[in-house]
Amino acid sequence: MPKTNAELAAAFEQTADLLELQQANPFRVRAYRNAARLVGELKLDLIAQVGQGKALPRLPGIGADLAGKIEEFARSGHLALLDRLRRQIPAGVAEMLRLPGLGPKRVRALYEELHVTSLTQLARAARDGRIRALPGFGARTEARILEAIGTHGHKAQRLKLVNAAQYAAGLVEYLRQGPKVSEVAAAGSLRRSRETVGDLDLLACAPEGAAVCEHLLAYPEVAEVRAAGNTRATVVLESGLQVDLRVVPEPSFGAALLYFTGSKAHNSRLRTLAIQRGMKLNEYGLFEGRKPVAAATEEEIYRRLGLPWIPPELREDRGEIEAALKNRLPVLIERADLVGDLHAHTDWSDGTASIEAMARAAKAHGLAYLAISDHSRRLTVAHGLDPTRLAKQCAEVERVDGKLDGIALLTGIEVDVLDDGALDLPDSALAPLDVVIAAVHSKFDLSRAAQTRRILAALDHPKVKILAHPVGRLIDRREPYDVDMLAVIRKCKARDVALELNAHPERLDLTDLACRMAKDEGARVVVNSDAHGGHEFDNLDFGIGQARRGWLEKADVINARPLREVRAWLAGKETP
DNA sequence: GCCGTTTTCGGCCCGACTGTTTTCAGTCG
Repeated sequence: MPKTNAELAAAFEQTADLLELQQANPFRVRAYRNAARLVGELKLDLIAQVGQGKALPRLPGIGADLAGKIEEFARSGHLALLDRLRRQIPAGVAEMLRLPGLGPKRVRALYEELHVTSLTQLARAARDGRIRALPGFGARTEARILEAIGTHGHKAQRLKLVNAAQYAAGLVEYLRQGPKVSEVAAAGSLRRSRETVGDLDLLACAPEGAAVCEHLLAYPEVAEVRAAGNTRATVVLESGLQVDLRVVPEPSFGAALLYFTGSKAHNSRLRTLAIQRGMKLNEYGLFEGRKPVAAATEEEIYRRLGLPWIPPELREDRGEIEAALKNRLPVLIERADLVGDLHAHTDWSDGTASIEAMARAAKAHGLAYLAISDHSRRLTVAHGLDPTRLAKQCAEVERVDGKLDGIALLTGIEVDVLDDGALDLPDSALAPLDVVIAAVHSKFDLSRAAQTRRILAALDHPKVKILAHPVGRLIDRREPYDVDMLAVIRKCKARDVALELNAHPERLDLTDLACRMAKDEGARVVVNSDAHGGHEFDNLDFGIGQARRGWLEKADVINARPLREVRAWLAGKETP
């Protein structure tokens, strides 16, 4: 069975865990972790590359040794080093590392002193009071371990971005009322517009940190206090969401915002860059010796490091620092660049609003054109359209279009892709439409080869101009289907079909990495709301966040273009 | 284990909080 980049990444990650337990050189451990991250995010299929006998490209952080391990894994499906480590350390020991509060040192002590090799044994040792007897451990630690085992496995998942944003809005508002607070900002993965958020990172400016931390502890939804000091506090809300607050004096706001926005990998690169330039970067500022040279704004700090300001969505150490050094950062698309939406539903299928209501809502959201694209007949649960109803709907769309000013309507359909890649409606029904969107809503579990074949076949239909939600995942609810994304993107490029970036907060599909892949391959993207009601045009904000994470610029996005150009593209006449 | 316009050897990001200490290690972000 051929392996994948993801499995290789997992093998490297596990190697790092086990090496750490053996107290190996921490920088060696870090090399494996960095490699795991790199491999996991790489679009190039390393396993296939080796399988085809091609040389590996030069990858940052991968030297001769790790390159050899990549080849070993690709050829044999194993890492001899990892196999050996697994024989030396029982699997349950590494699992203990997942418990909060337990790091490599303590796990090692538990294993060596108490011979604990599983969570079950660990719980027993805690209940017997044997853990507190170990040096460096106490009754508190013992109790926390027991509690952590109890909640292990059913702890809070990462929140969808839209929900995290809601929690953050309430907290930011509350913290603004705190003692002498001059500014509050949400940082962390929320500010980077990650599709899910693990915990909320909030930043406040105030002269007295301790008072603001206490103010947070008094927030009505606080269920547990994890830590509280003079400059930071960590609490858990009733919902299970962890909130980290950091309070800094005003002159350090930029440095703190930079630090607290992350990502950790991005920060780490910046600090290394600072050292190379004879400076030191921390959350209080950029320093030459003890003298602060920049602190108040992010722009200032980046500038003193020789970089243009880098938008938060790019701060993942995925090449943005190299691009910034060469002054080749993308000029990211913004919400204001979107002038239309090519995917929305109405009460003709599973939407909640009429054609006219949707049109008015789109206009109110600043859009100049909207494609009405309800489901096709195969999706019976959604009351999908057959050719007769579709024709009637088109007439109604045209009638409403004639009646409204300031918004142009296009006729369209989100047509199901059948099992064999054919479309759910006959060509005669599709021919008169402005926009045909192909969508997979069934048979999610086909093999990679079969699913890819099916989608490529649909993309060959001459009327198809958009591929809806290309990987079909629902965040936290349904895995993406297994498909050769690169092949799909290349087909889209060849046939001038746009890949949809579906802005629904549960989809955000394309993923950021797939988005970037599409851009690199020169394929077009369309950021669609997939709105099922008038308020859902708000979701375009999340779509834009994801597009920015995927390095998209205005020119990459079809609905950032005026209707005239979009019509030419839909008609198959090439646009610049 | 990686890497190089102060280096092919000797570095490798930085600070806060907790719990265990009685000056600090471990963990976390």
